[in-house]
Amino acid sequence: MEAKESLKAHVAKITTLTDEQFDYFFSHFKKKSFQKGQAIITGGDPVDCEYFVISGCLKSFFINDELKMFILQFAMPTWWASDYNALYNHTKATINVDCITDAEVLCLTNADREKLCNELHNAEHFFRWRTNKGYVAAQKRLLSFMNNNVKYRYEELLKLYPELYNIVPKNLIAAYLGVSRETLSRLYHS
Amino acid sequence: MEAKESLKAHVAKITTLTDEQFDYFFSHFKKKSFQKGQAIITGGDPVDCEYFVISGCLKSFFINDELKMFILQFAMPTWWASDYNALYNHTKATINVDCITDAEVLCLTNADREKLCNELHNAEHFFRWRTNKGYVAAQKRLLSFMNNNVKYRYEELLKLYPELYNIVPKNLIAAYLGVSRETLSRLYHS
DNA sequence: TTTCAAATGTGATGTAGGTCACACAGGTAC
DNA sequence: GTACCTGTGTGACCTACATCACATTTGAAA
Repeated sequence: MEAKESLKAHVAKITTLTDEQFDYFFSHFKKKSFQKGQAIITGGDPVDCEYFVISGCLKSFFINDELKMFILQFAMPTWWASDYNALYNHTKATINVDCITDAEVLCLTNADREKLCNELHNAEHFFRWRTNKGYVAAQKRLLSFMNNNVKYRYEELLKLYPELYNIVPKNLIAAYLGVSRETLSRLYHS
Repeated sequence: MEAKESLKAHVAKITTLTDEQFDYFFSHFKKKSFQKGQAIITGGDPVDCEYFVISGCLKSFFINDELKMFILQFAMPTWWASDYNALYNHTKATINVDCITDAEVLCLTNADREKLCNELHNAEHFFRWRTNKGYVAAQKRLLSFMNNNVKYRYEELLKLYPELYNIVPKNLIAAYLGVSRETLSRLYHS
């Protein structure tokens, strides 16, 4: 089964679970399929899962009062997505997650993650490591935001994730870079 | 002993350690004192500790090619600071940490943190939780950067950390907000 | 008390990127 | 086919903030 193998390989990069342990770990995940454009987490709703991407591409984003969209993250296969603030603090979502393409994900509830972390020391280790990576990446992006202009950030993004260029429309790239689609367009024409 | 009590109270918010466990945990920390202006982590050097602040105020910051400074974080008592990217990946520091005021800190090496996480499941839980908080905060700040103007971000900062107003000079506040000190000055005069 | 450096205020001017408006191309539904 | 919607390019103009230059305040050192 493809989903199980994908998660297993992902976890194995960080920690070692026996087959029985991994089967138990995996039994807490629920596979779901979504279509292009479908919402997974909607602002204002309660959030109780995080999502491990098996196939397709998600985006997590914020919409401000003027309905302008800001993209926090694109999530490709083996990436995780959720509104972590809402998930950990049991508040309503302020972040949305939806599908840029058709997608398959594995859902893990907050309660099950905490249960797994409690029962399996290695699971806790895995999730600590994963959040570390996210934290370091978020800090890097913040620095790039302060330090670099749009052109640099655009090239940095494409160098890091070349696959995005083909999958993601330019207006979403612009929303990730925190720039207007017009300005982004003018970067590589005119 | 004040440092020990401070760390104990901090850890107790998240997890429960017996007195013996905490004593063992604490035995891996080394207390150090620094003076105002003194460097704790210097760009280019290897990084092997993270720092828990007992008293005083630190800043972690990045200096770009044009010698412009960007502040990632102010660290007040009970906050943690390091160059986490360098610390986890065993690379040279790209982030600096120094003292805005005289400061006392508890140092924990990367190796000792990993050892503690390995030996005490609760320690791993604590550090997972701590990084979660940092991750969520970094994402929030990123969103605020994309969404809000300088004036809003300045007021947001002072509302969240009013003590900074008295301790930290305005040019450092500006470096945190990612704005020139002149622009910051013009916000609340003229 | 004088001296000096760090921190701060403020004017003049430059510029990256935003906003608005409109055009056009390529799919998809009917 | 026609109609429509999403994505994209581009000109004209606007605005927030940067940069440079210089003045002023403040506080610590000598």
